[in-house]
Amino acid sequence: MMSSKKDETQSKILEATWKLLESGDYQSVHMAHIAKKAGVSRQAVYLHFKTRAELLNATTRYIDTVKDVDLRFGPTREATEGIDRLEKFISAWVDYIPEIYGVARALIALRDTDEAARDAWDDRLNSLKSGCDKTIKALKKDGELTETLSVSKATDALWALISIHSWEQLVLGCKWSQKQYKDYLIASAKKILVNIKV
Amino acid sequence: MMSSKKDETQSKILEATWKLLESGDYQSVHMAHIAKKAGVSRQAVYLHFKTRAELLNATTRYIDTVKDVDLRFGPTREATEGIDRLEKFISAWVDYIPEIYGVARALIALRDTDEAARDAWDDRLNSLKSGCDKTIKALKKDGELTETLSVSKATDALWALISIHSWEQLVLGCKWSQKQYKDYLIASAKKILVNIKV
DNA sequence: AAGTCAACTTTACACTGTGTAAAGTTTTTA
DNA sequence: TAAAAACTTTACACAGTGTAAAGTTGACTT
Repeated sequence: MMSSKKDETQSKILEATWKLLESGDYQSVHMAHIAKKAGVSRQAVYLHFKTRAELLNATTRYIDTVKDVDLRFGPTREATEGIDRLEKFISAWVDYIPEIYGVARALIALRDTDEAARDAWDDRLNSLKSGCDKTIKALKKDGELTETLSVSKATDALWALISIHSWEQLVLGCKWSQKQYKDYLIASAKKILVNIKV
Repeated sequence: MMSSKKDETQSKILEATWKLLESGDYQSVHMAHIAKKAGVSRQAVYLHFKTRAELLNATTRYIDTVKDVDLRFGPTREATEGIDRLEKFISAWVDYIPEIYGVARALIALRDTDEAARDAWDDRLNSLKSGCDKTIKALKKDGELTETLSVSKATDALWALISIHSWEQLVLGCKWSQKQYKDYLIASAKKILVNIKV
């Protein structure tokens, strides 16, 4: 095959980057370290990716492919009842966060200096927001959305509530368990978004 | 006076750092630039602040002094009734955010690449958290804290709820007005944290 | 089987930013 | 007016990004 060697090296670099990002030690995710971990020379990395920003971007795309993101949110879309859907949506998202956190963190870090990284990150945020939108609309349809918030405002509110920053602060910062965080988030989302019935 | 000159130089450095942080160009907040802006040599900066971390830390403290933070939170501390205190605390904090956002954003941006800035930022976060703690304890004292959360968990939750990231996302990102945000935050905090009475 | 080409390695360098060191100058204070 | 403190200048060590260029390897052509 024409470029099997090239593809192989590229994969090794992407895998190495992924592993380093996941390690949580963001300072260690530099070109020399990535190259070493991938078992190639530092210059080989530059042959495949012009800059560090480009490499990190490529890594997020690579991870999405490998993790098959769409598959995870299947149960969410299948839930027909509003509150059930809200719970499943939050649950799926909270489960997904730890898996992408390393990369997310790196992208957030690059966001300010690198336009490409910012676009990549904004893309992800918008896709999450459209998930929020569908969830809120399902609530609304069932007449279970609180009367104090419009669909638009409720979408924004849910989006902010489930942000990675919040997870970072409570799970990583305050040492909440994944379960504690999920339960808290679902309970809070219901209190804030769901209409109280008599 | 023994050290009037020293104090003067120190102030010039702190002012220069502040201005650079506020400029929004986080990349430009490095020692050489700060020195130039302050009109002193780069080494003079190191005479006053051992590391960049220390300087950024000192700058946030300096800003607090100039802005007279304690004064703002006076009404909060004077509120004796739990729920009243919660409202006043959130209100004072939300009013304060826009004033410090420039510096906050810079510190958050620098936090990822720079251990220096992270320490400075963590200091600020911890001081906010202790405010949350007092607020939650006042709620608890009045028997108005929800039974589903411990004091510790409720403190963490309030802290996450009022985070700058959340403000950034909703006010700057989703174009909520300052009033909308404040009202939403107070209403949500009550729903999440306050015991529902019969 | 020899040649070519792409992928990769090695070495070296330019550049930016942090922090240290030391010698020299100015300003303050005693 | 002499000592001490504050500040300047110059120079260096170190880490990380990105560039440049010459050399190596292996696979695919002809």
